[in-house]
Amino acid sequence: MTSPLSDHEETVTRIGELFRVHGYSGTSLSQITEATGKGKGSLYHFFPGGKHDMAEQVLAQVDAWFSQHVFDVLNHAAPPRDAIRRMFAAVNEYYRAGRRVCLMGSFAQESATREQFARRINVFFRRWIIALRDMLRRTGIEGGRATYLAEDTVAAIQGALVVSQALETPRLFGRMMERAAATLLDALPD
Amino acid sequence: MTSPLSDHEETVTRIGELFRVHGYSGTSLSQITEATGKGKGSLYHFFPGGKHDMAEQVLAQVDAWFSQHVFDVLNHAAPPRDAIRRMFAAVNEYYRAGRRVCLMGSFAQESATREQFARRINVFFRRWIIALRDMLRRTGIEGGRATYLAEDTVAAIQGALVVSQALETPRLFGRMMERAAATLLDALPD
DNA sequence: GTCTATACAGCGATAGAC
DNA sequence: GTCTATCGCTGTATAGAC
Repeated sequence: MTSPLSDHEETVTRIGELFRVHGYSGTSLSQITEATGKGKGSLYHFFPGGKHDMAEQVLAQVDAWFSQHVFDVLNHAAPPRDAIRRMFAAVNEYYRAGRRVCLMGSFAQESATREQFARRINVFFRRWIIALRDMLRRTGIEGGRATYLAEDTVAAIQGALVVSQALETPRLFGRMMERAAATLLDALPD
Repeated sequence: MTSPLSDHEETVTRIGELFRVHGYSGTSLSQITEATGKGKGSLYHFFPGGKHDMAEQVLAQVDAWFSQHVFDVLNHAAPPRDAIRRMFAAVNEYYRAGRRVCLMGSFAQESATREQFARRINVFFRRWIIALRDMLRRTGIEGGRATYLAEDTVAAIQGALVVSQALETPRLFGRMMERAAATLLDALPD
């Protein structure tokens, strides 16, 4: 299912984890050299644009993971109940049951950082909502209602991450995700 | 309704706005001196603990605003429909219809920053959820259901902030808040 | 590709005059 | 209380050898 990471992908992943902990501006190149084992020479070879370039590649990697495990599943998985179940399973896996920060959401919550990566963040959430909305419409749910179900579900996931991390009650995330899944499943036509 | 801000409160507010834009670690003391008009001497006089102290006072100010305009309303406003309506009005005002970042949420989304201010962030969300839950229970809603309605509503607000800012579609926030309010009002016993 | 050395601006914080 | 000056350090980024 998951192909082994190349050395470069592994480096990008580690940089992403630093951004999750310290934020974009709070992460220093010396932390990055330490966590990746790459010297500055190597880093600037693979990321010619420096720190900004690193974040771009990190966000691209996040986007690629969600494309494969969430968006494509919504777009192609046959039975709607399966698609919903698989989306929440992927979300739960990716966010480590609420213990892992969403980089797209975290970057979006700092205006200056958001502006630097606006396109990627915008496209990520747009694709997610549209994939979910279109899947719901294919079940026969009316267009407007499908749109707001999709918007509210994605927002519920992001909000659950914020609140469960703020309260330091990791179990909370799973319970909130069960409710969000149930809301979607209840909305499906019989 | 809102008493005029003292000079110190005004300074704290301006520092908060910088944190909203640049994040905690992304905000520098030179930006703070520029935005507040106070030199470093003055700043360290009012904030002996430096930047950490500034953030503590900013978060305390946020907490005080919500205590007055949200938590107290939920705890004391007589008719439940009024309390709900006033909570969403306050939220909409405070977050400037989705254009303003939630500092508690933003800090919570960076592990290192969250750890520095964990208690305040934790207490803020806990008080909000409990005030909402208890208000719902007083209407006769069963305890467990009141708890998850409260959790989901606060998460819906935080998620709506993340998504509406990410999509740069400010109108979206208002629509999501209308739906969250409707969900709560529908849950009230007749 | 990776290393060492280095540029130089900016960081948070402090000291001491007034 | 507020100012100016300055501390020691770290920040991102670059240069050039190998």
